[in-house]
Amino acid sequence: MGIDAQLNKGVLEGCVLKLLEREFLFSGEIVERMRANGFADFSEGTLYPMLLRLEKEGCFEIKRVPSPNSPPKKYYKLSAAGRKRLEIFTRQWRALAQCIGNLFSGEDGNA
Amino acid sequence: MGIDAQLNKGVLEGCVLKLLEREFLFSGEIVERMRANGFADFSEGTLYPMLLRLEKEGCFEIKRVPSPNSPPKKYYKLSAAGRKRLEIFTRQWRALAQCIGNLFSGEDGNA
DNA sequence: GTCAGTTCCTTGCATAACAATGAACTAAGG
DNA sequence: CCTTAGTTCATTGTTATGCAAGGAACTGAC
Repeated sequence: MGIDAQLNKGVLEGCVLKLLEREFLFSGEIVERMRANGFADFSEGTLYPMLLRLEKEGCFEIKRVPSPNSPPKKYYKLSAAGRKRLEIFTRQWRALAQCIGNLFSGEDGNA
Repeated sequence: MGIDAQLNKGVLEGCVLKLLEREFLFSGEIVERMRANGFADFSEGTLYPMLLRLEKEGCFEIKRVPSPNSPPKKYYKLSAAGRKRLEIFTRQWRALAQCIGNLFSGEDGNA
């Protein structure tokens, strides 16, 4: 099996999933949290397609809340499917981090 | 600045650069080492475009060695530019790993 | 009804990962 | 000399993420 190569690209998705594990958040809050956590350039152009993709796969519980100065805000939180996906990401990330850790600290990749 | 988003895709490249830091290796050996290090599905279809890309950017010192049963083997090892690129990757990887580490262990991303 | 502010969404481009395929070089056998 | 087999090198095309840019929709103020 090895590392799912898709993981190489899916890091941002994994982090967003993590943010929505226990809390309802809407887009503005997600962007804010991501930036505060070191993903300084994280943008809505990345977020919205991601949210729609995950929504289509049933990863969210969604709540629409009227807003005083805008269209209703769309709040997201993980569903059971979403938690499963987060779990898979977490496993994959640990595996990847270990592979790279091995390669970079010590034996230079010799078997 | 934050994390270079390109890093999300460039993990395999970083690992290949690491393998070639101090040693001349040709394609077959690179694939073998990558697989032995946990990237079990690593393939030549990924490797060759990567090597050509990096070669164009001057990241390699290259040695061609005749082979008894094939076209001459092409051995790669990092040039000064290659080592610089590896260094950048290493920094970026550490930053990314720390961001994710923060997010996943403990405070759930609250600021 | 128009305007400003905020939120939501779509479109299009760049690039890495990867499968699939083919070209090039050598040695061996007919 | 031609073909075949084995190995290495390279190209093409598809898919998916990241992201910039731009647009649509809803609300309150004037």
